Amino acid sequence: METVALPTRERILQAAGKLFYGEGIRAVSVDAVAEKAGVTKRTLYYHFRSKDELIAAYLETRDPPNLAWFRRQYAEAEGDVAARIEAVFRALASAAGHARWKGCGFLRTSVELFNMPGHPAMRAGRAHKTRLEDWLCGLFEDAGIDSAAARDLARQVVLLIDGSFAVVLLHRDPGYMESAGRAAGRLVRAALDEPRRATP
Amino acid sequence: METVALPTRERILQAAGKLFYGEGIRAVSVDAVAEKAGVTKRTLYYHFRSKDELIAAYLETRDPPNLAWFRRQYAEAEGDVAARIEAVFRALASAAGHARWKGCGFLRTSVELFNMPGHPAMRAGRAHKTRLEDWLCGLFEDAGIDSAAARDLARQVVLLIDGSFAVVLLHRDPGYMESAGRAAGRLVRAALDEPRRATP
DNA sequence: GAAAGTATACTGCCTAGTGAATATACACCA
DNA sequence: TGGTGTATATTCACTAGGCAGTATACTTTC
Repeated sequence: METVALPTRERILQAAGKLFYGEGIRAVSVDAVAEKAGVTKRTLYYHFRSKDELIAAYLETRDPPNLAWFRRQYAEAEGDVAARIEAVFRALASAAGHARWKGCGFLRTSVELFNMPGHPAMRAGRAHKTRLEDWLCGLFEDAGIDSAAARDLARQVVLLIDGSFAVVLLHRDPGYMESAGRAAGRLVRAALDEPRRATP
Repeated sequence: METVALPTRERILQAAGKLFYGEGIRAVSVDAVAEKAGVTKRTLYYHFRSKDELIAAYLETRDPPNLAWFRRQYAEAEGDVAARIEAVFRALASAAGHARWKGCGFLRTSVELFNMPGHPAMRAGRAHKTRLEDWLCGLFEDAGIDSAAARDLARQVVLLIDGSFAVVLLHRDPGYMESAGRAAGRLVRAALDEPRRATP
């Protein structure tokens, strides 16, 4: 399981990722990260200037695989855009059912640091969510929805996704994600139907 | 401004509320709350057994006024259920525009304590969100939507509300709440139209 | 021998929570 | 009226431990 050959920096980052995601930014001390990485604290501070820098690096590491997960769920689903979006929510619900699932690391970090809007981790969080929104927006435009409506719809789907993360983290009931999926499917279908009325 | 006559316990609770909401649970020390309340830490510990108890008490205090705020926005709006729900989101957007707005205290606290599901503050958070959902559900049932659909719809609106809280706290752009309001309005209207098809 | 990387041991500060003593208020009784 | 007991409410000074971050010295590798 433990790939011993990993360079120190990566090992620290991996340990930080597991602990920060599993227990929260503020709840995890630098000492704990160093210990989990099998490294002394001084070594950690050789590779990262501060805890804040480590937090930001952790989030930046997580951005590409997270987006790839969404893209994969969408690509592997079948049917039209609406059906595929619904499938993404179903995949989300399934993931949320696992014990190790602890919501969205970006969202949770942004809540822990909400009073520091300039914090690099906040920037990373915003960038990630924006990329997700832009990807959805592109999807909807490709399906023939006009630019402004596609943007609005992408935002609504993001709201449902992030709402799911927050609500399911609180209630621990993935059923909310099914509700969110139905809502998203309905909204996408409504948007798909609209241009047909407008251009007969 | 400062009502000096307030009993000590209430003064502590008020100070805790301002600080916890404004800066976050973990970021605020018991000392800070005591100082803001004009009381020694030992006095605070006379009235509250622990910081955790104080946090829970703070959330329980906020539950009734918060629900009342939603009810008021809904009652003061005009039009059918869908239009009133949209008005609530508009009110939310307006509130989120103010500098002191820091998202939803219940949601933020639940994120800070997400790994302690049995924490009294978590229970208070769940109870609050459930009450909000039940209120919405009742509204939809009164409008003639059947019980199961009303429940699903209430959950979807809650998801949009909480999604708004999370996303706007991150991006600091209340425009997302307008998007959420449009989505909610659309979903409510669709649900209102459905029984007419089913019972002609 | 120089640079990169790691280890030990430490500083200074902040944190939640406590021990022991004191002040106030009010009830009961002579 | 005055004294005494008891519960409530408050203070000052303290403990014990966790935290981020650092000074310094050692080791490895090229």
